[in-house]
Amino acid sequence: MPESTEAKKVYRRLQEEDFKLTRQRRIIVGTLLRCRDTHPSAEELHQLVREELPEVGLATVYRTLDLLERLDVIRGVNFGDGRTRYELTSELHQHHHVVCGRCGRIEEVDEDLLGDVEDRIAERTGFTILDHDLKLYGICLDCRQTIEDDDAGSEL
Amino acid sequence: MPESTEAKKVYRRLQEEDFKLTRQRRIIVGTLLRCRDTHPSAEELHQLVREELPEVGLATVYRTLDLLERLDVIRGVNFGDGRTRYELTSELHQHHHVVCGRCGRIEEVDEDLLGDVEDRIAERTGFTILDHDLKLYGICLDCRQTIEDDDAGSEL
DNA sequence: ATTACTGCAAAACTTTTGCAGCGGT
DNA sequence: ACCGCTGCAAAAGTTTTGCAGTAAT
Repeated sequence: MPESTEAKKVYRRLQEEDFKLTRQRRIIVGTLLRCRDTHPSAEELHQLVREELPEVGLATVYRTLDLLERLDVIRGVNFGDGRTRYELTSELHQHHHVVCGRCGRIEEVDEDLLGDVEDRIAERTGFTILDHDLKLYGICLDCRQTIEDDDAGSEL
Repeated sequence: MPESTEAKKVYRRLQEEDFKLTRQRRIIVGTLLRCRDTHPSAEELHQLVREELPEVGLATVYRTLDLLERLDVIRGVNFGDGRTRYELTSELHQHHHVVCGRCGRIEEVDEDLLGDVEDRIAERTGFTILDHDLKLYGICLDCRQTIEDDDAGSEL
């Protein structure tokens, strides 16, 4: 697996800030880039990383996630399932999350429609708004289909 | 402390659903109503409840929170500080949270401006949207004042 | 060579669970 | 009197930390 330009950008970022570029960090960054659409938790990421380098410890994954978060490469998001999940900040030009309450699938919606909402709230509260986080909860198309099929079955 | 009509409404709710109205549950409900604007965590709530009835166990608090959440009396919210905080659902006609990243203060904004955003996202993703959660992160007025004062001091 | 980084194990912290006894109904 | 609820303590799950050894610069 050749290393992407994106990975190299992160490596450079680490070195600029005088952090060492270890094998573990390279693999963790690579894995995060490869999982860009799955929002992995620390534990899930750890499993994937171990496929490539089995002796990596979970603590290293946590420490690296912490580091990458401080470098603003990734960002922790909480979907209320008891663990922090991570996404690349480069993805978030500005997007929202749509979570299916049945199967847990998370989709992203690239669109920022919240500019004027922010302005209005800033005015009303006196806060300086720096960021926002919008999650929408519902049922995805597949699950709705399944539910409807089940209903049809039980109605006979 | 006389029991509010609101508390009584919750008690009735519990009994309708065949749950027993224990002293612990009454006190927990009362405390939640009294803390409506603080978004307490289970542990914080437990401390407050113990002021009134010291032998209440933390597990009971968790179990009661769980029950009240299932009865849709309260709702867990995650502000990313590692513990679940709770708010009354009666408060959420539809509101958003504004969190100060410096002092942690949470303010609520009562206004729902997201109807058409929801519609657009439903159309685009195929999801049936049932609910949403908008958090805004920034710096509150007091903290900005403090920061500016500090800056002024260090500039001399 | 230096010293940041790692793996492991232990600790810390939030939340859940098992069980014997208590208390609403 | 029944059986749901409670307190306690133990367990479970996620994240953090201490430390001795390893590896990047």
